[in-house]
Amino acid sequence: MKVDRRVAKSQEAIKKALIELMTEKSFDTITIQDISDRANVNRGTVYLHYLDKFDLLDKIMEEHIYNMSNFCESAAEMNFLESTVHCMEYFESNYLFFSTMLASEGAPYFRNRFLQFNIEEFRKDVDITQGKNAGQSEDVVVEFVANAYVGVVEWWLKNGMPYPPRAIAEKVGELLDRIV
Amino acid sequence: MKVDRRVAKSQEAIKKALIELMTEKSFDTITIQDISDRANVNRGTVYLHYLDKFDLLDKIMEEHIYNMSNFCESAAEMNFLESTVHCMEYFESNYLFFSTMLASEGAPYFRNRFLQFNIEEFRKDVDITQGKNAGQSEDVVVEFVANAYVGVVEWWLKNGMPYPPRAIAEKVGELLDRIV
DNA sequence: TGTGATTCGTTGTTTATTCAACATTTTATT
DNA sequence: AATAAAATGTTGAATAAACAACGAATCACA
Repeated sequence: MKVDRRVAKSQEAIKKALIELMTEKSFDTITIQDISDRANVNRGTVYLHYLDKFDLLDKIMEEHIYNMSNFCESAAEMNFLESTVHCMEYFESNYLFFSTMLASEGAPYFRNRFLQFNIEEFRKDVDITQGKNAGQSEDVVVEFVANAYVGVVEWWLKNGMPYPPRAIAEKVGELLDRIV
Repeated sequence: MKVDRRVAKSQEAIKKALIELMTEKSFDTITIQDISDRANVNRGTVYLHYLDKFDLLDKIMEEHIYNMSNFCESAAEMNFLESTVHCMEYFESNYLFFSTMLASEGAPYFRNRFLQFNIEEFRKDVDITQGKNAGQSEDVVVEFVANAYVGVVEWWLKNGMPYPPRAIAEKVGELLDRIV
């Protein structure tokens, strides 16, 4: 079933408003009033869709994780390098969101959520029954590689993407290849 | 009385949509369907506010004429040069609208409307009872100067504003000074 | 500590927008 | 010229959003 156009527009405006505000001030100083003002929406409309600003932030994060997941799965038939390039391009095209969410100290929520997602993803790829990780601990390898990956992405975004997506993908890809 | 937020948002989206579409194709090939799609608004909403696309275009034009008028009157206490600079800056900041409306062959409406407005404005300044235009025909002087002014503005916008507002204002101002 | 201001979360009512449907008209294609 | 496809202009019912109002909670600061 498709959502009403009004619902979609209101929610888009509200989500965009929060992201924007988070680039300007700390999350806990942001009020619902601020958000509805910026979104050009009645204050009650925010409560119509979200419990509070934390719920709103949660929904935004989940949606981005979900989109990112789909986007990267759509690259499943590609080889490893191409799929990494694909993901970096996703980060690039959603730069405002990711840089805000990773940079903002007020939102360690997202970094954790993002890390958890990547842990699950890498877990699918790690094989400790054979190959270079035979005999290793799955948890250790997975934590190791996920933290490394997230850290680099974080650095890349915080520093204004000093390399183009393909270049960073190649560098990261080469390192990931040594682990998983 | 202030307008409902929904009304304002819908109308803004619809007006923006038409301007955008006019940069892409001729006015008469644009349908109400196109406009509502681009504005992300139900087709019925367009009819709720406007009779048809001509009425919509009329309202857009009138609104811009009105805004421009206010903006330039707000410069009434300035000297001649400064007020001309002010007007050029208005054109610059509404470049999308004016260049579209003046460039688009499908909209000779606006050029005429714009010209008429300027004729009325210059008529206030022309004095045939004394000074350099003593004995002249008011209609002739007014038509002369308004057409000249509109022509230059049109040229300036169509050619991507090759001079900054102040520079073009100085050049035009010097010429206007010789007439009125 | 107290007091005024702001935000909160909720409510009831009003209103604008959506959506689907329809017959009609215009436009495009064969 | 005939036919299909798309746009028109209009309905009625459903619904999301706006708005104003409220007491309660929180914040600012004297």
